[in-house]
Formats: sequence, C-alpha cells, structure tokens
Amino acid sequence: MSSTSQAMLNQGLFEEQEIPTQMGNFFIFPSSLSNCPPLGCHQSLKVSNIAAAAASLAADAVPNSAATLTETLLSSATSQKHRHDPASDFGGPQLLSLHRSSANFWAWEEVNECLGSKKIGVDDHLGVPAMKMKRIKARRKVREPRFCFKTMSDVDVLDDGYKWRKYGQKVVKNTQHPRSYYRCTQDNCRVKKRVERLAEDPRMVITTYEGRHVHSPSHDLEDSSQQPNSQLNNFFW
DNA sequence: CGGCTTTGACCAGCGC
DNA sequence: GCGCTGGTCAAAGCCG
Repeated sequence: MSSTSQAMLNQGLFEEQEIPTQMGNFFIFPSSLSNCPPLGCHQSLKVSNIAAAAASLAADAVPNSAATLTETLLSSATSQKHRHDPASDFGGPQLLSLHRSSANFWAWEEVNECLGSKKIGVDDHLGVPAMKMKRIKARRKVREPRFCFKTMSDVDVLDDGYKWRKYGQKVVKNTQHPRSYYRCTQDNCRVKKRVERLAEDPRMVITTYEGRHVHSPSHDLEDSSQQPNSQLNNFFW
C-alpha cells in the first residue's frame, strides 16, 4: 500500500479488510466517502468509474494497482461530494467495496466463497475447509483475468460506460437471488460480467468482470464528456 | 425491424 | 457412468 493509502487508512477513511491475501487487498469505503447518488441514475459517474476501473483491473498486471485504484476512487469520491445532488440521495448509507484477485488465479466460485466467508478459521484456508480447497484447486483452469467488487445498491447493473447484453440467468445453489450473465455488445470484445446479490445481504450487489475491453466505453452515455472527473476514465483507459 | 430480455435446453467439469 | 452444478446457447417474445 502506498503512503497515501496508508495515510488514509490511518485516518480511518477506509478500512482494509483482513480477507484473503490471495485475492489482494480488500477495501471497504465508508458511507462518508461513498456519498454517491443511486446507481444507475444520471449522476452515477463515480460508480461508473469504479465499475470501469474494476473492469480494467481485471486484466491489470501493475503491482499495487489496488492501492492506486483506491486512491483514485477516494479522490473521485471526494470530488463527487461537492457536486452531489441531495435530491437523488439513496436514502441510506452507501457502501462500496472492491478487491482485486490475482489474474488467472481464482475462479469466481472461490471469490464467491471468500466474499461469503466472514469467519476465517485457523485450520481453514480463507474459511474454506482444506478438503474443499483441494477440490477447488483440482477444478481450477486458466480463465480470463477477473475482478469483482460489491456495492450496496437497489439496482443490479452498474452503469460502467459499456453496453452489455444479458445472455443468461441462473439460480445458483444456496442463494435466493439469480445470477445474471452479461456480455459486452461490442464486436470482438469478449468481456463478460456477472451480477448477483449477496445471499447474506440482498442489498449488496456483487459484480464480476472477466476479460478486458478492446475498445473505449460507449459514448452514448448522457453526459460522460461533461463530468469533471472524466480524466479518471483516461487514467484507466 | 432491430436490439434486447427471458428462459428452457444443452454442455462441460467434477464428485461419488 | 450418473447426477449435480455452473455457464452458455438460442428460440421466442417484448419493446421502442
């Protein structure tokens, strides 16, 4: 973690969770810094940036990118606070967290389990029994790099600047909410994302990006060019 | 009519 | 080999 991130951590601006080291750092943004409008509304650029950044990070091999991303998001959140429209308040605390998994290393199932595992036992690996880990490893295969994050939102799909087409929906075992599968509509772009709600807390939406876009975000976003932090997009793209 | 969502069918990987 | 599960396909329907 960079000195800036460490300083913010010291100030309690965000907390770094002691979740899975294999998955990289896991940051949770308190509501004070996630003071963003409801997801999906016209002013959701900050969340869009986060989602876009998440997609970018999926294939990012730059060391400490999680910390870099965090700093960027924090500065973004701070700048957004000044232009926040009270009329579009979410009506409750907003929480956004994200983490970066190692590219081609952890399958979604494992990420899911890690996210769901609150308790990390001494004898367990990320809260997953050794026997199960063995099975998981056996099933592991090379996949597109992926990156997932969760947001507290009443809408499922984040507006990340790209156009997505839903190609499937599945009710996964032991969950009440179906998982939706989306694919980037751009030709030759094989990026996918999965969206589902956390079983323990249906208010939390987990979005997983897989792959890397081979194009820029679509320009049909209402006012993306007018956003003050459009440079953030440039940072990531 | 084109683009999108829905949804049942199908397939592959895995455990037993 | 069989059953379970997650992921994908594709036909049908919806909507602007």
